[in-house]
Amino acid sequence: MLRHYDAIGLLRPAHVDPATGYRSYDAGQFAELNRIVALKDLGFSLEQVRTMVADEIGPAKMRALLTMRRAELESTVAESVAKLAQVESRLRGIEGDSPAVDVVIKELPAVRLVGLTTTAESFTPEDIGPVVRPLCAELGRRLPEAAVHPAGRLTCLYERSPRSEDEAVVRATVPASIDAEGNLNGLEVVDLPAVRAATLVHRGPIDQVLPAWQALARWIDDNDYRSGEPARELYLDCPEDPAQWVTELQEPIA
Amino acid sequence: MLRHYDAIGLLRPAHVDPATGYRSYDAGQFAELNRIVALKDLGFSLEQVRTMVADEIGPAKMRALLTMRRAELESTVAESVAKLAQVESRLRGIEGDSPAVDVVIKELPAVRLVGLTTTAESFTPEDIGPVVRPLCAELGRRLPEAAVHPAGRLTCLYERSPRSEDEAVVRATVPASIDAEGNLNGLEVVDLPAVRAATLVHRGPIDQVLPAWQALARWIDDNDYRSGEPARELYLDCPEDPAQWVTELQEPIA
DNA sequence: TCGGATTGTTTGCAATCGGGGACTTTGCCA
DNA sequence: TGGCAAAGTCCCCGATTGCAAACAATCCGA
Repeated sequence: MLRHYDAIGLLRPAHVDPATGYRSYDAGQFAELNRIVALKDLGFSLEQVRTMVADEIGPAKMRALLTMRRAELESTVAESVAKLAQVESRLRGIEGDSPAVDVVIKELPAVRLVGLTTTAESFTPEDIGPVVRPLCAELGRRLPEAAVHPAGRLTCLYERSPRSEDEAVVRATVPASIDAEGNLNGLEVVDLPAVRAATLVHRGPIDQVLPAWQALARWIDDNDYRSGEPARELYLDCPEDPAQWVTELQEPIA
Repeated sequence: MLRHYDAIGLLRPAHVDPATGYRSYDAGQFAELNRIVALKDLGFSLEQVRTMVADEIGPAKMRALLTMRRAELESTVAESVAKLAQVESRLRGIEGDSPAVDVVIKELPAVRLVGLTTTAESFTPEDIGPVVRPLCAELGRRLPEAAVHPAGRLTCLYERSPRSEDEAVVRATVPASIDAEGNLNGLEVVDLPAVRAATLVHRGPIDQVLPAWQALARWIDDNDYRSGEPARELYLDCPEDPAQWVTELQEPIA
């Protein structure tokens, strides 16, 4: 450790024997080393410690550094506590024999989507399914007509209707980089802001997606997040065999 | 990231173009990647993640790993909270204009000491000082007589007397590797167990050591430790000029 | 003289990130 | 359909952090 500190110029020996290269330190340097170790143990990097001990920093600067470090430590604690909640949620999952769900939190960038909107009576698959399929088909027809080039995957958006608690607003969209909002053959432009979302990959038939949505909702609840809107369904791979479909579910969280 | 995972064999692309070397992944691997990221975000190392996803681990093993991880996270949280307390203690120190104290926690190994014991009326410097000085002088005379070779620095030990709350048991000792307890010219052998101690380096005259001891006690209190016994004073450098003395104070903590 | 301490140097750890130079693909315009 | 530029990808290498361990050589005390 002392060799390392010597090498990076943090604590040079008071005396180095020119013949043998042996380092010797005097008692005053023991106090200096103690200071270095004390600061390092607070979690400061050696680089920061160097500025503190070498530049004989003033109390104002010192307070700024300590305040910064406090904020870092607070976020470290929050992060660890969140991970702890996830680990415990997973442990409960194992005890209850429910299959593990691999939820990943990601930052979704802001995106402009183009598509069609309709409503469904409720969020149950029986009401959603018959509405979404023709909507997607219609979108598939209208996109070439409007000369819109999709810049990504087919994405369905779901949110609660402002009119009724049960009713669902359903959109079938694709990402597209459209500037003007001219004649788009009846297509709407939807701008989604950048959000943090909990995501889950579902493999299997799309009509069995409900349990996955429920698992995602449970996970969000378990980990003390609150869910936002709109929820998104991305169809990543849609081969002939519906059992091979791969869908990503994304639910904004706060 | 994907290149890295390919290199370490964690997630190999489903297909690599032999001509260009371009990697391609299929939709199923997206689910696998999600699983990897989910586990990694829990804080597992990639090595651990590999055993989990590659060896298709059973629920029992999985529970063991999660439990281990939970323990790690709990100690991380405890550690961060402790550091936070230290940072805040330092911030308070700056606000109150009290000089920063560079307390370092170390593990002290078990050690065998040889020396002399006496008592003092109280822990105040007026009572301690006149007792310690002659005791150390006497030790200096008796060590050569008993043919004991010191293996370290002069160390004073202080603890409360079992007879009275105020009374202090004072020892002047040096570390020595003595096997038998034969004739040691009246010297006692004291065995100290390995302990964790809060330590502080004091620079200056030994009769001004009291504020340093008080600062150390305050630090221990501030950081939610409890102090133990015996407290130790190590004289690291004792030149002619008493103002240049360097002393390390060590107080066991729990 | 022998064993232990110390020297400088090098490598390793974890999980990427970023730069450099060489290719490949994509998109757009004519 | 050709051509060209921009963007993406390839591999390799170096940097990050704070040491610890291994290595061969030297040095010191008993």
